[in-house]
Amino acid sequence: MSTAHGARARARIEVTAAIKDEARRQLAAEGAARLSLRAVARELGMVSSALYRYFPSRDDLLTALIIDAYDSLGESAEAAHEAAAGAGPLERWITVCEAVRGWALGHPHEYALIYGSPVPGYTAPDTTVPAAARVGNLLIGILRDAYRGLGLARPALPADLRPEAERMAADLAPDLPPEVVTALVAAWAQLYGLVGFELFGQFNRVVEDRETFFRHAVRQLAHGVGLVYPQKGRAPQRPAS
Amino acid sequence: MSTAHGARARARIEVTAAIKDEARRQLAAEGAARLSLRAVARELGMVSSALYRYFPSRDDLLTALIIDAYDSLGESAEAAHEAAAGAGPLERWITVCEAVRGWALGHPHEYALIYGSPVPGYTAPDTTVPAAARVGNLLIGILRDAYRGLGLARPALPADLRPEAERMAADLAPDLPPEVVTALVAAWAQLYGLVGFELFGQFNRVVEDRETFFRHAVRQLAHGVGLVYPQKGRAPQRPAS
DNA sequence: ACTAAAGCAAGAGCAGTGCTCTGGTTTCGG
DNA sequence: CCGAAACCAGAGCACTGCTCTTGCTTTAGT
Repeated sequence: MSTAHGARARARIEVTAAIKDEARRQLAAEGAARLSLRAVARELGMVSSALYRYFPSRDDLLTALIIDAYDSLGESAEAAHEAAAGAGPLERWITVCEAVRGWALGHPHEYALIYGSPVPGYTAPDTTVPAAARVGNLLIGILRDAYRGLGLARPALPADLRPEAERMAADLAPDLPPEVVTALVAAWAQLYGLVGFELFGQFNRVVEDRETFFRHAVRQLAHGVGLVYPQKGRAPQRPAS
Repeated sequence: MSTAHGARARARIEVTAAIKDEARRQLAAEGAARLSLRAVARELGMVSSALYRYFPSRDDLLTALIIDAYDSLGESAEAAHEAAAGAGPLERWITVCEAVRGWALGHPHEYALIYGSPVPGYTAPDTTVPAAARVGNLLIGILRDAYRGLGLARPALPADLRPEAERMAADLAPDLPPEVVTALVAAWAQLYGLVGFELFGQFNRVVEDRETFFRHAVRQLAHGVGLVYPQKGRAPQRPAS
């Protein structure tokens, strides 16, 4: 409905893309805080006010970049997962986690944009939700495969957390045990803790061999959600409690 | 170096404190990005240029606030730990983690300042290191007690991570097993992943009962570093040294 | 095919920012 | 007691996000 709708419309999406491209370049080079509408316009040979015809405000531009970043990250993780399609759940889990880390190291400012401190006035609109969920869905899929096959242990779950666990499971993955979903949510947050600490410099002078460290940490994370070693379906090993 | 060195010197530290106070108020109210030197000066009844006699740049003011924030967090955690002095290591671990979360929820912008995305050009000077280490030292202390007292399980450690683990242990806690130190570093990062996700809105529409969820997650973290359930009874209180 | 509407770029301008420089005052140390 | 250092105020620079007005061009309805 929109492609051949006239030269005007085509120019609009072209200019919009050019703005986002230039903004992304500045974002990668300088960070979100130094992303300047005027500088983008200047680089594109237009005047700053003209830019407001495409993005009603700087925050809207940022929102567009946020969605793109989520999608870029999700795509990266999905590609890595695709490439490891034949492997077992544990290997795929690690692969996806490492893809997240790799993307973050390659796009630090974009990672900071989506998983760092939010800009003060700004609250992410619901538009970002589907893009943000892609990595989570990938991990859910891996656990689903493991659950359907063999060898997904049920992590411990205290009684007072059970109602919440069941609510989360119903929301996120009704076909998985609540214990697993709960552990997955925690592992998800913890994964980003690991990546964020490395990226934001908290590991400086603490962790040197970060690759190996990360690999070990996400393997432990996998254990936490019930993924056991890729042996043929060993029965659920020791429950942690 | 000199306290009674004159009225001028006293005035200086007074004004410096007033600037930091006002800046902290604005930080808490609006966030780091909206902290304005001019606004601080305006509120203090001085002119913006006068402020540069106390802080050479906005970033230096931020650095001061960062150190204060680390100290405030550390103090909070230490106070909570103190209050739970009689309890076993696992309980104290959970207490400290909950204190971190509580402080973060009470000071979201300051938390974002120290554990969120760093400001673009800015790199934290080494001055911040000791203040930043206080929570970590607390956790190390808890593990030390557990290790000296009733035993601490040794987490798994793959062979390829052993050199790095030994290096980290030598740096951070030479009296603890490398397996434990490695697991602690990971748990440390993961703790901040949990807190950050809740604080930065990533748990919106996902986790509802965050208190219970967090408590469970940090208990699992404690397991990961080798802390087992307390065999109620003697908490190893070593005589004051 | 012509006109009215809508989309567009440009420029000026507002209020705000971090930061610098200058000039005049106050305080302190030798 | 006098020079040096510290201090404050103000003007000013280069920048920011954003608005509003002014013309121009493309689109769309009759």
